[in-house]
Amino acid sequence: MKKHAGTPSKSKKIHRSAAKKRAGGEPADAGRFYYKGNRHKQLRAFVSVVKLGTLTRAAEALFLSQPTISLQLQALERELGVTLLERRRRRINLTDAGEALYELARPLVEGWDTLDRDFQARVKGLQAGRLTIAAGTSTIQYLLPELVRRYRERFPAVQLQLANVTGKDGLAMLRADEADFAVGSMLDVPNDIAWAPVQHYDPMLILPPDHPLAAKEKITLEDISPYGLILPPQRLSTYRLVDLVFQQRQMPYHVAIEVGGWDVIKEYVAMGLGISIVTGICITEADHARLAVRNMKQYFPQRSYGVVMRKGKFLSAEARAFVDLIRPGLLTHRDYDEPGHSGR
Amino acid sequence: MKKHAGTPSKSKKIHRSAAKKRAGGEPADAGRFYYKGNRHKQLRAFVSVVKLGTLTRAAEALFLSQPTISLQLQALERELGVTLLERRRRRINLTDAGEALYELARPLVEGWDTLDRDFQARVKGLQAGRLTIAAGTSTIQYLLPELVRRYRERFPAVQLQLANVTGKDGLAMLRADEADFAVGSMLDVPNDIAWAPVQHYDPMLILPPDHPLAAKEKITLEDISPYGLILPPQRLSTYRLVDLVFQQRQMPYHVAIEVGGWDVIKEYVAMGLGISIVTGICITEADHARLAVRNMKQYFPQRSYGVVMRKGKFLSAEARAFVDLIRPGLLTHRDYDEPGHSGR
DNA sequence: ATGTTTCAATCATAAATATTGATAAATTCA
DNA sequence: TGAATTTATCAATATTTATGATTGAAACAT
Repeated sequence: MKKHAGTPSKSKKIHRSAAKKRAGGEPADAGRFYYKGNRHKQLRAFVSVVKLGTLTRAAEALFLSQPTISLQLQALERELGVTLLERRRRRINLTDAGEALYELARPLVEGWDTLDRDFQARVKGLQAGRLTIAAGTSTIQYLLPELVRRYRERFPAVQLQLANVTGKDGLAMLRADEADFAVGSMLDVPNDIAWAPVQHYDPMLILPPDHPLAAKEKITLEDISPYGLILPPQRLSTYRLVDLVFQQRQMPYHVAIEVGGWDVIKEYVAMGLGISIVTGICITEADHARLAVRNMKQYFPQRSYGVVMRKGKFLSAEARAFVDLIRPGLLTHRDYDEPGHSGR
Repeated sequence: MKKHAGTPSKSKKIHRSAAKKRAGGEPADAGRFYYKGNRHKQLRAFVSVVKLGTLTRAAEALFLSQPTISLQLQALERELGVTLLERRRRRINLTDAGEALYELARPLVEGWDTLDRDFQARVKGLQAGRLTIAAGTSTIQYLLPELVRRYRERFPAVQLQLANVTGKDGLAMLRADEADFAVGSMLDVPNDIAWAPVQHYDPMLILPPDHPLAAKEKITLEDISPYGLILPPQRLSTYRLVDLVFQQRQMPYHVAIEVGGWDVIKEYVAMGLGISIVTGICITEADHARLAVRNMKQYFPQRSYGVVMRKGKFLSAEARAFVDLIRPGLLTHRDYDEPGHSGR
């Protein structure tokens, strides 16, 4: 191999490589980046060392011998001209430069590591694997079915587990690595959690079609106030939200029935047992036949549903494929469109 | 080199690599990914070929000979087990699989290509280079100064060019590659442009302190209607926005003075020549002394300011460093925080 | 302290791999 | 058809990468 970095060539190229033909075209911008050695392997070693704490363990993880890692690190430091690790004590220590490099390199290395599987997934579909998604009942019932259908169509070999959990349990599953990610609504986002809202739904007032209020076009909070509400259990966010809004407006209200499950609530409302405020997510076309529906977005905030992940967790190919169905641009990045305003 | 991929080792390892020590620990999850050959170089070749259209040109760009590229491509296709390119005619053609791979690989290859420079930038600061940002006057005057200060502090060697342009010209500069990116507000985003809003400002009504309306706490559109407005030129979005809102509400209004520059407008208002509706961006602390200010967000939409880029363009290290100042997570990705709601 | 264990660095050597020049074959263009 | 351009093939060679053996240091246990 000619040392092609820096010294394009000596002999008159037959395969006209680089050196030639740099006259009429663009201002010699190409070839700005030479690749010394194999930065790729070096950085994989580096990232692995940082993750695992010692060269020896990194070597194990990468199926290499320890001297290899040592040499790669040295080459990396030499070529970058900085010290990355303090090899003090029994555990390595990142220098500031090392910290910076790790931050830059980790996503690349990880992206690289999963590229093959990602690609096979795209081309042939995933051949095996399992995906666990944590989600609330309403999400599973109304938001996910279509996505699950498309996912199963594309990746029939993947075992799909939908864990029906409420907020707290969902977060616990994420933290315990028992779920790849969660889908749902979040009122407040903990520090270690990343939330990417995708779908937005307006709050809806539902009433029996023969209810006195159903005649009115615009229904205000005052109008609602006298009637008994059917709401989900207090621990769920919808209840808390409704309560909050009425409290803030100092409007009296009373809960006639407290019962779990949007279907049940809709059924009860249709039967004339009360009225309710639900998220737009659970209003289907069919419901308009048996229920009167009014948008309440001027009084209650929108509910946003989205993907919930543990920060820093690297998603499996299976998980990434699903997230990509939910929202194409989210993981590939390079798509800076304004989020929000998708549903509604 | 022992074929370390797949066949961990034959002899009893001294440097205890992979094979050993897989008993008590985790369930042999490590080492799921082997690296055949040098996928890295193969993919760089592939991406380059796709970009440049022929193997020969790709070889030039990478300072390699043409056979090298040919072989790398073949190895890639063989190892992935798919055909990526149709080598028909004089120009290569991507297969579907090739398309998919290109999409997955390009960000990685590009990230890789600039990693070294990015790193040097982080560690030593950028040693040279030039950065051209297109922005409107108000952006340059109110939004950018602090950012520019911080950028110059960190990267004093970079030549910073701020092109003071209005919307159309800014887009033209982006498309002509005369600007690295633009910063500003966008009402509608063309298809080839990516916009990432970062800062959001409420619309503000400004009046002279002794104006009759200044006594009122809540000021409505009706209140404003009789008074003469001072607005920026019609071609600017603020004018169009104000006009639109009054039109929609079928509210009469009249423009007393049309004049460019927020500073001038503020000055005129302070002098009692009229009232105006401006973006919150240009209201500083000092202005509260000479102007009465009212938030008009219930009538006029928020204005969002953000980073405008040409889709697909890969930013220079200089540009990335700046964007990173504007909004840390935007480019590094891996940070799925809800955008929006930052300013105000 | 002293012996043991764990870890990283060094080095010569072995092996894999990448790159190349030469050349052939195919395609496009005039 | 002939010139030009492009890709594929191949054997030879240059280069990189990985390894085993070994050493010296630090941490740990007693």
